[in-house]
Amino acid sequence: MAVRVRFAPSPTGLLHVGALRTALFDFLLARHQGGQNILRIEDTDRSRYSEDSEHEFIESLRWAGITFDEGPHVGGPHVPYRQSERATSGVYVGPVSKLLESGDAYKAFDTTDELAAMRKAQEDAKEPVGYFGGAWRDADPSEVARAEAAGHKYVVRQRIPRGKVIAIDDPIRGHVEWSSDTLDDPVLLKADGMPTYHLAAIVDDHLMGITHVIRGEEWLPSAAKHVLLYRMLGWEIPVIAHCPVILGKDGKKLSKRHGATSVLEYRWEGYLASALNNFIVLIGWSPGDERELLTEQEMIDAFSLEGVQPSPGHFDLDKLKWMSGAHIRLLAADALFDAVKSYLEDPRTIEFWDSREAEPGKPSGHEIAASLTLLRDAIAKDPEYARGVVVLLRERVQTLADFGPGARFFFVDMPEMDPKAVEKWLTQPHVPQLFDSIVQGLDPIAQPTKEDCEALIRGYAEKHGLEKLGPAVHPVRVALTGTTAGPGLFELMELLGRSRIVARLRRAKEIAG
RNA sequence: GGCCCGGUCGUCUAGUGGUUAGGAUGCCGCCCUUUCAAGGCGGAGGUCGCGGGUUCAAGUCCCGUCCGGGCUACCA
Repeated sequence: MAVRVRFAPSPTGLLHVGALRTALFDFLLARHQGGQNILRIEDTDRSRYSEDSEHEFIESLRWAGITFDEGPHVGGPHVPYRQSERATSGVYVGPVSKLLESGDAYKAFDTTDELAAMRKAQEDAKEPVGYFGGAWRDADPSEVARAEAAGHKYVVRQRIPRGKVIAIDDPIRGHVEWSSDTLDDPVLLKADGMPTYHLAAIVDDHLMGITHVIRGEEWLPSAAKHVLLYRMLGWEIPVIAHCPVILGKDGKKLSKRHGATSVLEYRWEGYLASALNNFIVLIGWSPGDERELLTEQEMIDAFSLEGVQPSPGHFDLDKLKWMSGAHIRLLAADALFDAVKSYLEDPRTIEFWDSREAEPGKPSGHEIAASLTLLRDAIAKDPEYARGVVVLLRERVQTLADFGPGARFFFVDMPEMDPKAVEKWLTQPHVPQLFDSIVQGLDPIAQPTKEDCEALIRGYAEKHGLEKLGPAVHPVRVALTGTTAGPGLFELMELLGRSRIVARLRRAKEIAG
């Protein structure tokens, strides 16, 4: 029987990296086993559901390259894939009546106030808190009939049996068991007629033929109730696996302080989806050998639930940055250029940087946005030139956004001068003469190659008895780029071309002189 | 309070009774070199949460303990 897994998020906000990992595990398991991956929207809490959020989830997942065989956006044999729609189409009424008839569930008419009072009393008495008996678990049928006839609102609760040991065999955590006496009676159907997660997830997983449930560890405590529900309904129990959480580097819950929390934010920051996936999947899972840089296919080939670690992992932004740079360097030149292009063509990239708060010691969001705009326009105007720039810069970027500031000097008429660099290299006495000699040397060469440029500068150094190339190279670099760091000078000169070089050397000579 | 889960360099991890506890990231150094990177090489960093036990031998098995986390909603 084919493996069928589902990612079943509740769209109430942004798609978090922890959720992305769960989705990735689902996807990898399905593809590894040649099964199906299903997206199901758990929106039974109508007060928290957001349509924007659902769209955001789907877009994030699409960007991440996580594909689904069935779902609200692609259809499939089990439509609808939104639980609210499934509720109105009545899929949960059958199981609820069955449970009611067999006595595995009962109607409870408690009011919110009554429940609160019960909880308070339990807390005060230091007793386990929950609906263990309540007023209605063992109520007389006539009393129930009377309450119902009076039109009182009720919920349907699951009747947890007493004195049983319930266990699951979780591929990630192994054997976990509970005494049913510690389990209270969960609400299955709310007073508004909507199912709770406990009911809806189990019914839908069964109806959709789900064989493996992968979910967050916050579900582990209620897994026993779910196992019981499957049994009460006479359904086969799928494999249930609980993933550990992802924490911030300081061990606290992942939050804004640790960097971005939503998947799309990483996109706008310029991370390749392949890098984010690779990084995320390695929190809590490893291929079992010493490989770390993995392609999607390699992840699929190596994935197994048993290889997932039960302990929580920490999100280390430094390692993500390294991995991001590594994935950029893994791309062939054309693929990289296309990635940069589509990154910049999405207007949200620039918007994102424009509205980003400044970090100390780094270019402001606004500056980055401006440099990215410059790159974007340069790609449109002269793709050949821009492509050369991107290729030249690939060794020194960590994200796609780094191409903006790095490439800036190629596209402005005159680069901004770093005062320290000017001070260090443009004030030396030989500089005006050095620049003159390069300008003169370039005169007969319409399109200087990097070899031409190297010959010119080496020639100058030799002629003037310089022991090292530095005193010739550095002033030229500052004149052409405005800074002391960057790509190889000769390569950069070839790309810049004669007229830009000459113009910049002349201007720098004025500054120097 | 009750129930459940977790605990190997700062971080991600390998490891399933016998290894000098391996790799990666980050940090430091060297090499390459026109700078910065990238790349190569090397270094520091772990009494495997702690305490007992079992065993010739324990990160690995058992017991206890501490710490961290989750759940304890008519949220998921």
